[in-house]
Amino acid sequence: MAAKNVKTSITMQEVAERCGVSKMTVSLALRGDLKQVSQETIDHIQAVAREFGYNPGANHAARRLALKKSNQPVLNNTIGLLLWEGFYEVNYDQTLFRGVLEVLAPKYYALVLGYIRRDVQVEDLPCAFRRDEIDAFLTCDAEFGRHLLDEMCERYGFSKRPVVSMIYQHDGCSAVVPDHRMAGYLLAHHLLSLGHRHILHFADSGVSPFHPFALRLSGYRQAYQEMGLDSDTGLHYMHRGSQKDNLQACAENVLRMLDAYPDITAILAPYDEYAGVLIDVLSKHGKRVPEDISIVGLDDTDPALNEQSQNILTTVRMPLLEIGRQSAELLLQRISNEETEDITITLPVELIKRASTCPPRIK
Amino acid sequence: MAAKNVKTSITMQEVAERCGVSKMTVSLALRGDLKQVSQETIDHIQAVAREFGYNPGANHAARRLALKKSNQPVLNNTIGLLLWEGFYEVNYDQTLFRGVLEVLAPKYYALVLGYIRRDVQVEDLPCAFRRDEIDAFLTCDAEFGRHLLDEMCERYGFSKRPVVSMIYQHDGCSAVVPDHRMAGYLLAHHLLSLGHRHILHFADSGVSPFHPFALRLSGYRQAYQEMGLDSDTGLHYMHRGSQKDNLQACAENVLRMLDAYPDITAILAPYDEYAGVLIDVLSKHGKRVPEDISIVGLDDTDPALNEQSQNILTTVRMPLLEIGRQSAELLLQRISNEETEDITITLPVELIKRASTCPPRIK
DNA sequence: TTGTAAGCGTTATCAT
DNA sequence: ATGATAACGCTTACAA
Repeated sequence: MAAKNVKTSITMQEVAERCGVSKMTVSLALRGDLKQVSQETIDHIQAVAREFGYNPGANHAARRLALKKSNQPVLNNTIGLLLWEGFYEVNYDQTLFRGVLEVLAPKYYALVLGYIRRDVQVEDLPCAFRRDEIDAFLTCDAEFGRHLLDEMCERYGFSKRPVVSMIYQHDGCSAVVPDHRMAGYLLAHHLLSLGHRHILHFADSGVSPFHPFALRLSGYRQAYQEMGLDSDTGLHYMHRGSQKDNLQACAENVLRMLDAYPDITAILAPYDEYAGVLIDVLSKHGKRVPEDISIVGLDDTDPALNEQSQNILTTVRMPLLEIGRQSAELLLQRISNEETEDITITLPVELIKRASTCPPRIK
Repeated sequence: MAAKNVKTSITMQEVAERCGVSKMTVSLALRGDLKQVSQETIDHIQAVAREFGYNPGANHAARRLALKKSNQPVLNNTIGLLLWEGFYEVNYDQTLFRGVLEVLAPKYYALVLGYIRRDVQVEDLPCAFRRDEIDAFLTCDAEFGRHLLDEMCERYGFSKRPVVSMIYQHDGCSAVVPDHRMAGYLLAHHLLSLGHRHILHFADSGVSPFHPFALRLSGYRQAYQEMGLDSDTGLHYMHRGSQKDNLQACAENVLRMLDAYPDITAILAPYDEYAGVLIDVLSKHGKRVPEDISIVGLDDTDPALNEQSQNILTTVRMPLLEIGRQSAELLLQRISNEETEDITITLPVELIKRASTCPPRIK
């Protein structure tokens, strides 16, 4: 007479009773373990389970718990993303994200978003991370991301999961990156071909040889070399301001730099938006682009519009959508193929010539 | 001498041994149950747990399993999204999604994306759905989404979770919607004020009174009424083609309609992109917009550009970003406040006058 | 206020 | 090839 007050999900036990076998047999049969159960039994039990409405997912928690004993990592169909804070407001990050979504969304993966910020600690990571529910991670900041995840695994005794890095290459991660060196080469070569010799460029200090800045710089140098020019005298270095907010202030520093070094006739901006602000600030100070100074951007994510709403920015296009897509594909591969080596995929970039560059003015 | 081969996560049992209490006390203390454990004990145990590196998340699976007995739904910090297929390619959906992200991403919720398509069955739902791991759902198609989720709960014996619907209102869901009626009113009123009397509009047949089409239509009618005009003779109905692909074909049907009813001088397009295609097709057939015919869009998501790259489309702007944000906020509320009633939030819309409308030509 | 026992649904181990 | 038993780590119910 004890009526169940709440209908709950079907268990293996119930399927077993229905079939007149033990729940152990059901467990093995549902996993299709041919070594331990006969094909006949498997077929029968699977049919009954289906008809009965058994839902293998419903008790995933029990499965996870049981599997702890044998220390087997369990797949949860969940992927962790470590993205820059506010990624949904930035063209660059949005495009990467969209590429990732295009691949993962149709596969019904759960996506857990974590933010990359310098002050993030292990405790601040999304709770799904700390539950060890993530099958693999995708990060846009390989160095910091890898560090954070390693610390988490260490602290909580988790086994390591595959990590794929977008844009940056780093030890211990697979990566999908644009050809940073080629990007630098194409831009510098373009400016040198136009006749520019003294060019301003930007960098951060103390970066690893695989950092985009370092790779780009080696591309610049190669372009000089190939033309028989000395890059040490031609390339004028400037530290990129680290704050995105005071782009304006950075641009004014550039103005001073240009006044101090009147030989400079072209600028390799660190990214498109930076180039756009430079164009604005320079024109407000009476320097026309490109007549007085040529400027190139990087990424082809943010246009620099003239009065006719046309994008005038000469730049290198990064295959961001494709990087997002291939990163996700690579991640899925890494999840299914247990023990493979980390690999790096480099995707080609393309010079987009527009109207922000022209031959230098003869002085 | 039995060295553990693999370091695994700390359990309550280990914390209990360290403190010299039972694991039961640890369980109660970590949850801060003041009715059963003294403050003193709680503080001590919590301190030891923290120092010891106990991670409450690490054994979430065990917690879920244990809680099944008492049939308590467990929160997983996971939200299910039911979006239109390919949402990342459509301005409209993208904007909604971005609003949702802005709110949920900083809270580190796991997002599970499911697609809305007519042929989706319960079995096709993301496996996180079928694991009953979703705290609440956000859907952009309340009718179908609700139906699908109800069927899932029924089939698998899950308890129902809160559902928030975006754009559409529906029984059994909270909702955040734009003021569809007002949108219709503003557009019709705008056209009538310019002097148009015979206006073409679009609809789907057999929709509920809360469907956007129905609400918009009542807005159109109100505009006619307020001016003392008869909407039955003024409004010319046309069935909206259901396929997004053959917008071109739909537009050609409109051409025929206009030839058949030469009184018609204005069109209330069902959405911006539709309006854009109409403008193209009409102009290719020698009808200029707005000189020969006025056209208004809806949503303000897709511009109709002229040769000068200016958006000429008069339309009503939907607060999509805000709908996304507030839907997510509402969802979070519904997760924390157990038993509250469903509510609907209606957000204001705004008429954006541009150059695709003008007074009708005197015949 | 604290401890003991039982059970959530699964899987691994060992027996048959 | 199949079954019995003991975990996995937690929580509720009840006993002390």
